[in-house]
Amino acid sequence: MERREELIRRFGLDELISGDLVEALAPLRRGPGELLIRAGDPVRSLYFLVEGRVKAYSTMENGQSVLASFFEPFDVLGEVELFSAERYLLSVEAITPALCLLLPIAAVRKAADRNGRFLMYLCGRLGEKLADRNQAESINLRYPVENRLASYLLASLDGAGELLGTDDLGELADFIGASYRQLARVVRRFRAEGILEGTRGRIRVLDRAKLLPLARDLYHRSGRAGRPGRA
Amino acid sequence: MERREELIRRFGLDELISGDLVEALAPLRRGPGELLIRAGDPVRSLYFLVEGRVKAYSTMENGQSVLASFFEPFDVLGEVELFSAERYLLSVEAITPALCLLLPIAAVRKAADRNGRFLMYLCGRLGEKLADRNQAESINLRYPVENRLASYLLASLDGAGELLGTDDLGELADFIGASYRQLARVVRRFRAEGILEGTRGRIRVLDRAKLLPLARDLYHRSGRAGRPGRA
DNA sequence: CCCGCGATAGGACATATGTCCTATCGCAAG
DNA sequence: CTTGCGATAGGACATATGTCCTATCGCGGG
Repeated sequence: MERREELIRRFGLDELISGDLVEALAPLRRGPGELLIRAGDPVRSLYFLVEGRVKAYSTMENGQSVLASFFEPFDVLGEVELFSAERYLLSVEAITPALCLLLPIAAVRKAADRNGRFLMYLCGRLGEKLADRNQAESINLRYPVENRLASYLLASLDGAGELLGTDDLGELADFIGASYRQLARVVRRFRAEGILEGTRGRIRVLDRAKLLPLARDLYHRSGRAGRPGRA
Repeated sequence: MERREELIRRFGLDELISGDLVEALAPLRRGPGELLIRAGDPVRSLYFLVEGRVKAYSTMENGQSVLASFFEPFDVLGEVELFSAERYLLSVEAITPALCLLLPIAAVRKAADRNGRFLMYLCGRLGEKLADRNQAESINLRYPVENRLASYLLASLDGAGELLGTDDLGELADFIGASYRQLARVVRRFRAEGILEGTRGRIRVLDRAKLLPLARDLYHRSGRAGRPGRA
């Protein structure tokens, strides 16, 4: 179990933020299914995600949950609302055991003029997320489910063939904005064509190459946010 | 025709950015249909939109244009790519005669530590835009065209009943991600029901109240960006 | 082993939607 | 006034999609 200081050094936070902000960093752990951020709570902190995978989502007026994004380390959470809202707009829930380092916004405001580099980093990360959102939306609004699924799969595969996001059909349908039924039809076809493996349940990619012609304007994973302290 | 200095004072730019950055501001005018930013060009400047209305769009691999947003003063353009990309990702085109004040990114980087307030403002604006995007997408992905149209109309109406975005059916279909044909069906119905006026061509809202029950989780206009210099 | 129950998939049907084509409108030029 | 042409709308048809229900699977407990 890594200590706070080691995490700070590993992710270069000591080079990204001024010393007083480093002092203000506080760890927060959550288990799978537990909330890190609850939509509606007052905006108090910025979260640096240093361990685990999490998902961000909102809830619509009809109670339906709307998955916005999946994140893994190193990334920032709660930065959307940091200087633009009084309450968090999205909830963030741990998928796997998660560890964050929390930075109080009051401290950020006070030390703004000593943290130009950090604020530029935040702007950059927000810009990347906005660009990703634009890109994903342009696909999801214009292409049928098979293309959306193919794009999502290609964008989400890590080196080991695991999916960064979700491999659960229900969640995936929610994420790409389709019904479970329609997604199931496409998945069935992909399985029959040897693109996905198995016959039932969670998704696993079998033949990545067959996805390429189906994917349109690939989702860009703007890479992991990288080691912010090492520009 | 307002002078540069008057515009700077009017929008409080002198209170938002340090004096050296104020000195670096350069005006840029464009007529309707002319590009302010071309996707693919190197990221050189941040644009403050102080006059006119503009639209931002990308082009997909199939050549189709994808409208991302409409903007009016006071707002910033090109901030998405500012610290996250080398080339502009979206083109920005004037809808009406437009005037911007340009701020070179090199100057911003150099003066970052004297401009904490400005960088926080940028983060805030990016956060608002990202939140808007999330919101709009959650609707457009889950509701049929009639709800999308109603939401768009409500979010885009200004005090005088004009639409901030577009009143052109073709552009609107593109923006909400539907075919012209399907949009035309819905528009025809809205006209028959007295929600929209006229029988043909550009859209004009007749009965705002009838739109309310059709709109779902209204698009949030995060307000105009406001007068950044006056916090 | 058997049973029950939740998770998952597939059937049946209706409708929203897009493609492609034809019809109509409105404006400008002769 | 008439004609031509681009802009706009509507018809016909196919299909992608969602809703709702039934069937099947797999796991855990008795």
